[in-house]
Amino acid sequence: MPGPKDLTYLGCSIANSVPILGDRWNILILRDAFMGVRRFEDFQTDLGIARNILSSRLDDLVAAGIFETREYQDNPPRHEYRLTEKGKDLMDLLLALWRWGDRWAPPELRDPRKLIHLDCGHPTQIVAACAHCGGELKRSNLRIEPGLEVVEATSSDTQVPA
Amino acid sequence: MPGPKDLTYLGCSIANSVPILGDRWNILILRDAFMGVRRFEDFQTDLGIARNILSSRLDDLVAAGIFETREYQDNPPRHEYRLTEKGKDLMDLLLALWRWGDRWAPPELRDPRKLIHLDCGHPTQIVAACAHCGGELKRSNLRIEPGLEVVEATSSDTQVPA
DNA sequence: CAAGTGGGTTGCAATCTGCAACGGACTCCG
DNA sequence: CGGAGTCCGTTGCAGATTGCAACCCACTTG
Repeated sequence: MPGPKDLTYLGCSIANSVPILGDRWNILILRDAFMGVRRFEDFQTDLGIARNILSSRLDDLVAAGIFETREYQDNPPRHEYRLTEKGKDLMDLLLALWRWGDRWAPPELRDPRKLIHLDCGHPTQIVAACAHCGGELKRSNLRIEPGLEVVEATSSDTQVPA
Repeated sequence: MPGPKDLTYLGCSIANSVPILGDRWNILILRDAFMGVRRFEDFQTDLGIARNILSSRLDDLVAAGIFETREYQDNPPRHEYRLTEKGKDLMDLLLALWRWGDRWAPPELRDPRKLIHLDCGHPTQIVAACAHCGGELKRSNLRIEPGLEVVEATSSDTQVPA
């Protein structure tokens, strides 16, 4: 039985989000949604996604509670897809994706657009901060409890069979 | 010619990262990598991923510069997959994914493990901060230049045909 | 020498993707 | 009024991708 596999056995919040967020089109659809796109036709022409796939992905996103549909016209019933709170909460993730892509992509592929932080007026990028103390979160100051360092202490770096 | 489509035409850093990061297995492999997993066999048994798929994904991640291989044994040549700087830089993204999954998943699916910020000693989650001023990044204080608000001004909320 | 470990590759069947065409229900325009 | 256009899908089909299991190779261990 090929086709996407059920991953709940992994018992991890990342694994739980993966069925929705580990999909190229869903990510791009969300990017568009954050840019203000809301209608089927607009997603389709902007992304160049096949209509059947778009239809299926939008259904998935609605089922996942990330989008909700809202009627904007009665006569031929038309609705648009809007981000729910759960969906809006994905912004951090999109920003992180943007920052990473921007930092590591070859210059000619970089997005010329800038992200402006209106509070300070400067172009910005996301930095991971601690929800408790506001300090930066780095590989070196994080631990997963119980056990397991997020980053290994590179203990085996010199492990050449002696 | 079905199969993944080239998305570079979208000219966006998110779109550029999507071929690699918009894949369920790649995300899970990275999660494991941040937990310290480095070897083929360990990824395979931990994730339950098919061996051919794992092989192909690891190759992709190496080609993308996220992993690098390092020999740890000569005789039957054996190597492990280690995160490069580019790979390590994905931590924010994984943390954002974790936070989102944790916040919105039904309680019984939540990951019981906690993330500890060693600098302050408290369990934490990621918060998006401005790289320039350190203030929190929210939908309401961001703009994409040129044009386009990240968040719509909900101008059409009351747009009932009059 | 048989079994085990580590890291893959190969084959096959079941899905999933992408494309293009078709559909329905209006609205707009000449 | 007829034809074109808009919006949102659904349906068919060929080709790609998955998942599974089996196989292979090169040691190492008992």
